[in-house]
Amino acid sequence: MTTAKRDTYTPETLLSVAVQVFNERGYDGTSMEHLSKAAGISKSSIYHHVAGKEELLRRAVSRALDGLFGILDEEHARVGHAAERLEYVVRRMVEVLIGELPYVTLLLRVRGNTGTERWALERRRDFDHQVAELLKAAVADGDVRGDVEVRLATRLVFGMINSIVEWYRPDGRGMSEREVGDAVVQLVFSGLRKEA
Amino acid sequence: MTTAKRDTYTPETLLSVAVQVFNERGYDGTSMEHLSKAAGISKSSIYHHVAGKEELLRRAVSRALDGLFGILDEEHARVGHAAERLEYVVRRMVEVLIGELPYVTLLLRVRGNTGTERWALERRRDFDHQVAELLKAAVADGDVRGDVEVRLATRLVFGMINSIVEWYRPDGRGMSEREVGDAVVQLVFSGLRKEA
DNA sequence: CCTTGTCCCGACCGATCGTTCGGTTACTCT
DNA sequence: AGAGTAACCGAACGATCGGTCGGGACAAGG
Repeated sequence: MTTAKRDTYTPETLLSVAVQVFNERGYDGTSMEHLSKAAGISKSSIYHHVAGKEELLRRAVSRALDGLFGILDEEHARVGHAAERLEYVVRRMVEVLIGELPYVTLLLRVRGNTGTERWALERRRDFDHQVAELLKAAVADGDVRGDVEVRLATRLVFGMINSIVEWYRPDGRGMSEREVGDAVVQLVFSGLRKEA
Repeated sequence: MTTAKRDTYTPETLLSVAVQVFNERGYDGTSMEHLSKAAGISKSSIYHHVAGKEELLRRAVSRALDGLFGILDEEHARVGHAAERLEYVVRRMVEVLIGELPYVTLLLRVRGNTGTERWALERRRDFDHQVAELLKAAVADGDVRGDVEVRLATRLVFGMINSIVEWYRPDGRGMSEREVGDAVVQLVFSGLRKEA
């Protein structure tokens, strides 16, 4: 028992409740009243743990962004052939999306109404650009088709991967993270058509 | 001049303004005050044209759903080999997404907080299921790989196509609808890998 | 001229928004 | 037992929410 000492809320445990409600109702569609009902404490008590609604959003998207940018620091994403690094990043993105599902879900739905949201959008663009560079290098190596524009292809691949948050649910007998990762890699690199 | 007679708002012209604001700020993040500023008329005047905020949402998602379901009624989507019908539907989905971009964008962001939103989600599921059946038939014909589960593949393909609303902008020298359609069909059926 | 109906407005409604505040409970440490 | 403090609460804040209301401006038709 390293952490179990008090059965009261910490900023972290409160965050996990809040993010779940945010994802169900949308950030703007969630009131502090909704959060207090879901957490089982009064509205004013929430302010004992966090500064306000927007801090909860900031903590959540930060966690998601840290997970995604962490991929790019891993060895397999930095050394080797571009095509293999790209495949590694794609597979790891699936793992992070599923591992940090509620946080990444919230990140991907941010619209840009507040300063926090605009900051999140900017960091997302950074990440996308870095993956696009990887794809561009793979094209230059001749390992990836060049007849589809790099930015367009990147966006479509991101669209496929990011859509996981719209339907993946970790409940018991669903599909495994490995199964989804395999499917994404197969479709991204080989498509639907039957191969030899 | 078939329609030009008064330069005042109709429910349709007001809708196009409202949908644009909804997409920028999110439906829940948009107040009637925001709409009145964007439309250039007072808040109360909006109620002369439409019953309320939710009717604007209903009109918008209806238009998007009509466009999508219309695809399935077209001849090329009903007769022929399943694989070819699937490719036709994929290409037409791209056309409808781009042609009705703001309306489809709004549809794809609906969360399910109100009755109207839940109805929209249900109709979307109907559409997805019908396309999944098409994919299943193509697998049975041996034209599409069977090593990726049909429901999983359908979701990933929808994810790629639907992501178009997140980045496609029709401004002047962007890419053409045809270009995007070609790229999607190439990636969906053949993937990123270089082919012969 | 006057009516009729469309289009629009400012003022206002009760409800709810995110947040603050003063005070109470309950646990920890000595 | 008593002090200190972390956790919590109900009540209330000003602002804003979606929506209502009575009436004014204006054009068309007689």
